[in-house]
Amino acid sequence: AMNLQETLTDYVKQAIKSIFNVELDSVEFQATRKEFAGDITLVVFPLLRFIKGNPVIIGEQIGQYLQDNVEDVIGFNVVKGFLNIEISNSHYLDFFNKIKKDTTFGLVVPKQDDKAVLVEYSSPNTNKPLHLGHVRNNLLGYSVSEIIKASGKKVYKTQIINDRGIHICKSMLAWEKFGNGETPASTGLKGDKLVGNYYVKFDQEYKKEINELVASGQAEEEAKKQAPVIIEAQQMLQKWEAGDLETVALWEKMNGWVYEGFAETYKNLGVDFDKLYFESQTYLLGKEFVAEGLRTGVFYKKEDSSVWCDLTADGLDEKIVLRSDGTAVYMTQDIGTAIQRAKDFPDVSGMVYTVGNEQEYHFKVLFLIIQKLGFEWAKNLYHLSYGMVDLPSGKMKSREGTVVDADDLIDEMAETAEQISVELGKLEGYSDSEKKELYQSIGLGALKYYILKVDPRKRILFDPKESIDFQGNTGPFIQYTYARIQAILRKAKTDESGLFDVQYELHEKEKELLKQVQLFPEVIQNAAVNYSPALIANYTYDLVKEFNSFYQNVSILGADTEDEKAFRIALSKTVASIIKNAFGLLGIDVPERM
RNA sequence: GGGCUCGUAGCUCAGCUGGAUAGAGCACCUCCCUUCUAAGGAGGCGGUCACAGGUUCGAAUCCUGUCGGGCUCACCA
Repeated sequence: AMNLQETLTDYVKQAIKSIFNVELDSVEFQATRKEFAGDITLVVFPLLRFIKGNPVIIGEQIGQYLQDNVEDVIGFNVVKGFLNIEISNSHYLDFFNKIKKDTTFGLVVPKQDDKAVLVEYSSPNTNKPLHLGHVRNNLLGYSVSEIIKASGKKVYKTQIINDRGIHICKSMLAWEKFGNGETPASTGLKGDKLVGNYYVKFDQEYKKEINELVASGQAEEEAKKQAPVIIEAQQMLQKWEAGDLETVALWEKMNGWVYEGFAETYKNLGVDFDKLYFESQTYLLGKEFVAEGLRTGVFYKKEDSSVWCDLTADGLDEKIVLRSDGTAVYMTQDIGTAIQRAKDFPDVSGMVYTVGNEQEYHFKVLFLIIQKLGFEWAKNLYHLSYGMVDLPSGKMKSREGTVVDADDLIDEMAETAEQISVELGKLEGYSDSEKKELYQSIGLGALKYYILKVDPRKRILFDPKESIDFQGNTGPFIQYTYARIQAILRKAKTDESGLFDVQYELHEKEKELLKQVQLFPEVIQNAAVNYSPALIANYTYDLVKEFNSFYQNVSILGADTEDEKAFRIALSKTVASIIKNAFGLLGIDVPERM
């Protein structure tokens, strides 16, 4: 079905052909600004390139043609070079009658045999708990996945867990050496927290040893290399790589604790994954392809037998893909992981990597290398790069204790939501567990919306002292509007299932709302193309503002006629449905009451 | 130094492929709860869109340069 703009485009082209005998490829429309009469505006200026004359007169001529030939065009006016076109109420009513029963309006269901997109996000290290930076990553990755899905593509959500390496060995060593057999069960701590504590413990002991060595006259650089704990940690890594049973068992045990902790955080955040990849299982794969690339001449070997890829012809540098001792680097593993994924999911035609912007160069190189290796899906790799989350004091640093922990943050948000709710006192009759759930979804709503409404590329300044707002352009404000509509629907007795007659006289605010509603499918497509949850968030806010303005000016349940009442209830219902779906794409719950 | 990126109201941010008098929220000031949930609504205050050039009917948006912030150019991940 053609939408209004497409229909008008055809007619405008037709008008220009018949009046000026000129054929155009495209014409430009925009929404009419509120201070002018009309609903959609044709910008005449670009036409002057092809048609000589006064823009006002050209506008008048085209406007007249449209009014004479297009049923839905009931009037027009020209201001400077802008042809404002008035659209009939019946057009909006027809549209509304078509979509009012459709609770999935705007969402496109992927076809069974369509190509899929793989989205990677989260991808943490296993030596410490998730923090605010991971929260942004998770929210972005999850939301973008949902948006792409809603735009009509199949999506696989994955992550690559960095489960091996010196970092986890540090925690393991500290647990063995400085602990007394503590477990999550014995301490009541979340597994990732416990392991994280030992990582900190390691760092403390390491620093102590360095200081001692420096005090005894050693240079600091040398002391960092010679401190006994770091040497022990390195030995542990070697034992792990050699497959030492005891070391591997400890590694499995402690990583297991971490995964349990992560699972809880993911559950609280409301994110999920279709398949997990572990670096320990894929890092060897990359080596095969490095060998393959060496054979085909994509890579070359230096004298010290390290392997490189020369990207100078592409304006980049040389990049190492295998160490001189034959061990894998970060790049090696990422090559292997990508290829493994393409094997696991043969229907995947593109991959999205949700990773911070400090790794832009890495991904530029990775994508180029995969292309050179000759994989056809390599041209559809995309680095969804986002800015850091900074504190007023600067970067988050675990050593300085300025890291904002994900679990703590979620809890604090829920507490704030509770405080505000209790003050407002609207939750009589709710059980404690229902209330708790509600505070959680409001608190998370505030947090998620706060993070997702800003352009991913921009860095976010987060001040823990200033709590995230619950008023204005926020998640709770939009949730609240949804809850209010639900209250109206609960009280409404009118049956609004019938079709609305074209004679129905649309209130100005109702028309504005319908225009906003009409945009939803386009916004989803746009957000999918731009990987931008912010577009969904800001659209939803505009819709809600429009609804609130409507709601304040007209009575819904106290409408003059049954017809009017039914229409307004149906419109409210549609707005609520869009809020729910839009927030679903952002991973935010909408409570029935708050 | 090279590359990428950001700079819009006191603060946090919108502003789609160039379009009309640059928009919201917070904060501050006025009003509106006997009315479907006031986490709301109506209005006021607040701007040299970092700066300077250029492209054109028209620039916050595109190009060049300057200044300022961030990231990055590892046999770390």
